[in-house]
Amino acid sequence: MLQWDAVHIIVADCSAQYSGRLQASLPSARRVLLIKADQSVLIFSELGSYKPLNWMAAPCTIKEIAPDETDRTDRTDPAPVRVLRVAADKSDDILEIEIYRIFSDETFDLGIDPGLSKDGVEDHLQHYLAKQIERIGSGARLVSREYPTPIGPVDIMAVDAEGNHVAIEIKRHGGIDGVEQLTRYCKLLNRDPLISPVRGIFAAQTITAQARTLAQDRGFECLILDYEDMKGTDDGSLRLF
Amino acid sequence: MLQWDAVHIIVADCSAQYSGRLQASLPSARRVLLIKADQSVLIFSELGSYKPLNWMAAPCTIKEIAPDETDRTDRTDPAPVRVLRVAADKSDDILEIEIYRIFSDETFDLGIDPGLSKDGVEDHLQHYLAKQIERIGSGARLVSREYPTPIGPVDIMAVDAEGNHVAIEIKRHGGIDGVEQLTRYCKLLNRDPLISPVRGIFAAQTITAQARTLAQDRGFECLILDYEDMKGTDDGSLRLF
DNA sequence: AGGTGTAGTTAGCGA
DNA sequence: TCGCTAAGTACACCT
Repeated sequence: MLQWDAVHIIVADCSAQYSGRLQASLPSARRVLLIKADQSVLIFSELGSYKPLNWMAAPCTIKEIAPDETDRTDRTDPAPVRVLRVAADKSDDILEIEIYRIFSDETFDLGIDPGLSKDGVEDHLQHYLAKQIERIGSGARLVSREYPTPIGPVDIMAVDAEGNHVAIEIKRHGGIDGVEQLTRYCKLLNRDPLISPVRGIFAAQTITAQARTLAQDRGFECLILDYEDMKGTDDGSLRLF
Repeated sequence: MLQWDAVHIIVADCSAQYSGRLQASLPSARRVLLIKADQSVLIFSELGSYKPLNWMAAPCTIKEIAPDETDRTDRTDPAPVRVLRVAADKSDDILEIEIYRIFSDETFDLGIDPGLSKDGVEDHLQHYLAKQIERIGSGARLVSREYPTPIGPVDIMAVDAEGNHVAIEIKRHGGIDGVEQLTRYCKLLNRDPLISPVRGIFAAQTITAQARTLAQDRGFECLILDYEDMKGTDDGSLRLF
């Protein structure tokens, strides 16, 4: 039987049906089933990337039911040897797995996992650009990172050499949505006579052509961020050509 | 050794380091390693949902290296018994896994997977609303689904009883981004004197309060779609109260 | 708990 | 291939 303080690894010929936000059916084939201690279930095959073909996320409850209690009347597969009905606790999502032949069934207690520590995403770009704010123009000064507005924080707020406010939206990869975000911020900030006029800068490691066009149409500048270059300049001494 | 026409399932104490778009380090703990035939690697623990703690997507190449050839100088863990260096083929992403103790190491040939068939997503909402276009107002007529524009297809284009064009953006769950999308379409369509003025309708099964406010501020109507009701009316005979 | 924004997003479709 | 959009997105953060 299944045991709930451990992970189960099952290799079997199986089919699966998911019913919830959508219907998804998986014909019979040889697959890897991973059943975690929280009763979440993942079904893998050689297909796809890290995403399972089908799954049920925790919190959920697994019930092993008798093979002849299944709902399916359109039976074409041979009779399953085991049937698992996995039901989500907080919705009526159901994943039903029919197992026809088991090649391996192992159980392991993995214990506590210390978890993953990440380092170096958009936050780093923001960090470096804040420290090297003259990348937006000589004489620029930093006002603040995560400058608060009623509709969310502006990534970087600065003042240029002429004393104009500059709102900077930073993305790793700049798309249209980022330009829209910057537009909302600038529109709102420009209503405030104390800081208007506000220049907008769209800064990213890469910017799509469409986003660049949209940004320029909205009167924003685009700034390509070279992560390695910024990292190399991290002592604070900005190369001024 | 590892064999590349099959899936490997390894349960082991291991640590891992990913270096690529970000750095991510995983301290030593007992985990499940799934190595697929395409050499992609997934590392699972009890943590998280269906997403692995760490992984390398195909195409990539696994190289088993001698434990003393590792780069790491800040060694605090005991010497690993095996070290796998997984390098992405098309970038310099690297996932390095150090294995300290192996509890299970199995290999299976899963064969071809017929894949998943899905049924019932946003596409279905679009399908039903197109067939039941009078849900947006009595006398409305369908122009087309996926009405093409230079900035992407409008989900549904229709004409109302007064002969005005109506652009409909459909979402399963309506958020601010959907309203922005509809805004872009309407703005562009209204530049065309042949179809201007264009009404905008934001249609979704659920709409967030913020999105509803924004939509109304932009002059759009909001339409809540009842999937079950639409499905039940699928014979084409629309209930007209 | 719900909304918003990011993701080593992934996946799918169309130009 | 590039670009855009949806995803049973997951996940973190904030209100």
